[in-house]
Amino acid sequence: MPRKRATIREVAQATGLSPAAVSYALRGMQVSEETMERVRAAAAELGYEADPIARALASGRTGMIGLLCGSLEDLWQQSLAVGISRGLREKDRYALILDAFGDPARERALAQQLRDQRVDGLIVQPIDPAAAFWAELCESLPVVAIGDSITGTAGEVVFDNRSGVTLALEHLRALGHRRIAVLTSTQASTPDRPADVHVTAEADRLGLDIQVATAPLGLAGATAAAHELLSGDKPSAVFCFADSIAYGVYAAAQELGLSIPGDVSVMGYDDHPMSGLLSPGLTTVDWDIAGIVRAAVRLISAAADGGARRRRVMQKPTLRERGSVARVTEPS
Amino acid sequence: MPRKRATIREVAQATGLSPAAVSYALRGMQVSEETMERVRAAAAELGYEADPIARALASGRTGMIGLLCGSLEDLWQQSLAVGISRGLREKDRYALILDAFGDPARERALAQQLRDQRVDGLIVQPIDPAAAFWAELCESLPVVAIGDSITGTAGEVVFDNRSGVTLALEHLRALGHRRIAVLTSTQASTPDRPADVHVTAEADRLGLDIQVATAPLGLAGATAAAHELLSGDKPSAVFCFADSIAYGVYAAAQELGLSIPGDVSVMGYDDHPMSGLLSPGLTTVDWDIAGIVRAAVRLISAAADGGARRRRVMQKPTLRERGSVARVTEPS
DNA sequence: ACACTCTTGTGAAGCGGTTCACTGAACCGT
DNA sequence: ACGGTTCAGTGAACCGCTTCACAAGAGTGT
Repeated sequence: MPRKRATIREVAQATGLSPAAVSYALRGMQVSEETMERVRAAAAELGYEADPIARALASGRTGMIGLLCGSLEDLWQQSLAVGISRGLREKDRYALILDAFGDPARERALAQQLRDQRVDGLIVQPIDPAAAFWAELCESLPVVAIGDSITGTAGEVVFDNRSGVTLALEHLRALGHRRIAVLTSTQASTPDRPADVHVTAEADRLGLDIQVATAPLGLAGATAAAHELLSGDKPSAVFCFADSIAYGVYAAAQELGLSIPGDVSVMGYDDHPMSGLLSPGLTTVDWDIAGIVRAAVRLISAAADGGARRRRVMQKPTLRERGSVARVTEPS
Repeated sequence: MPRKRATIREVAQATGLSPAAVSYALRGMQVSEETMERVRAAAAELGYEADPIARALASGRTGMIGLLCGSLEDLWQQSLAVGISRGLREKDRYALILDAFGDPARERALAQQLRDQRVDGLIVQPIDPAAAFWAELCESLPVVAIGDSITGTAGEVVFDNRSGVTLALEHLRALGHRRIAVLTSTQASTPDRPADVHVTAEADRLGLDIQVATAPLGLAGATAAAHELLSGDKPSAVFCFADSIAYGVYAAAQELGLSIPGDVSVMGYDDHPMSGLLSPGLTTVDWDIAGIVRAAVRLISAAADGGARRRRVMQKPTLRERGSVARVTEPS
């Protein structure tokens, strides 16, 4: 059995100081340079390291940042989570990653559990940004929202979805598409997600014939939804609200023997690393995931460290044209 | 400002019991049915929920399972992490996911940090399964290893890499390949990873001409490595030690204008969901990720709950043939 | 020499639970 | 009626660290 870990009292004893002094010394406050050195030496000697749990209980701070994802089925959200986790590590913080499975009720429950865990801050990709509990939550800990805006957050990285949707739909329109299916994820149990609203507005403006369908989470779900969509009287293009969903369309097209973009054009929304590898490459709206990660990490770190300035970073999309959208020859 | 959370003492006061009794009651021990009900009611009334941090300090248990990944750059490991995280949630546990970035030193540091965090158990995909610190760690908390075997673990889900390698190399050989490049990840800072050893052994047995190269982590790294590999006197096939790496080969082939499998055959090792979507589909060795997730979650739950039986689950691979390996016509 | 502030360091009270050792009452067979 | 078990519940000591209020000594200006 490995020797029990050293406690702060043992270090105190070893240096002839009080535990309080040791506690201060190790955090570089209130003590002379000289004792600081002495304490450090003794701590190293004993292999002492402060117990994070006890520290958390006493100080109310944990060094952890909660990361609440809408659904990790989505590959892009996976990338985001990995990136954020990594970014936080560089700031000496852990990420506690939780997955709401696209379920708003679960999102609420998990958010509250994270608060109880005393995370120092919360990064969230809200499924239901309009839900009431966010306001309450924001009062008890710094929250950074990614994607959609939540009132009361300590910071936000919002996507200019209006521009993103415009970019996508104008591109499709420019190439002659008029009848377009929009495939969004079922995670919109909240039917009026801001992004979805933009779709109908823009479609109206551009005179497009839009048909919105939702796909269950995950590749299999997206494939099934796409299969159904493409089996009937199919549109000339499918605009997917996540590259992950577009992958499902590729799979369905394969099953049905349809060629992309010959028989149907596909447009994504994310730019996941894999999108460039498909053939044809997926034309998509690029949200600069690295920039989002950086911004989110910066915002939450600042907020958790007490820097209270409430900031909002607006993320602008760009069109990443590959080969999955073709020009329509005869009007559909 | 939201009212401070109720503490156990308030519940005690409300019910006229001692804090100890409340503590017992809420965990369903040592008290009569009747008081249990009373306590539950009062707790609900006050919105009381035990503080996880205080609980952890007092009891030494947190409900968290650490998940230490070799490198989350690898998409397959991402899937694994998400799956495990989800599986643990179903058992009322959190996963604390950490990423060693393919660095053995970091792996050691993180493992120790997780122990300090008082995780109830640790699931690890070891980068360096032979490292000495594992033994010590295994004594202070239950560890489940995935992939390679570690001595002293509470459970293991090991991959029969010998079979996996055999499957892959025999397949390539059967189709006429003799000169084969093996692309492994740089995460093998420990040069003699078990899996790598099998490669040379099997190559010998099958009379293959093997050339081993390592790729840096991530798609970009793999692409660069593959680019170099395919620029010179190229082999007839590339066997990648992860589907992620194979994706890099696809990218490099695209850059170089090489066709797969016309100019070069590619073989993966994982079966990531995206592998079926590429064209041609990636022929790979399938490790049944769902099964691995189930096994790992089962093992760690059992171990963390005190079920001390040390079990070892051997994962068998199957060949998933798609279209990225062609028959060689003239001997290379 | 005086009142004053600054710097270092101390003691003790928490943080919010869990758990161990123990007590009184009820129940048992005889 | 009596020792011996159970059962339900209590008190107090932790778990290991932080932090508040305060004290002793050193330094300062007049």
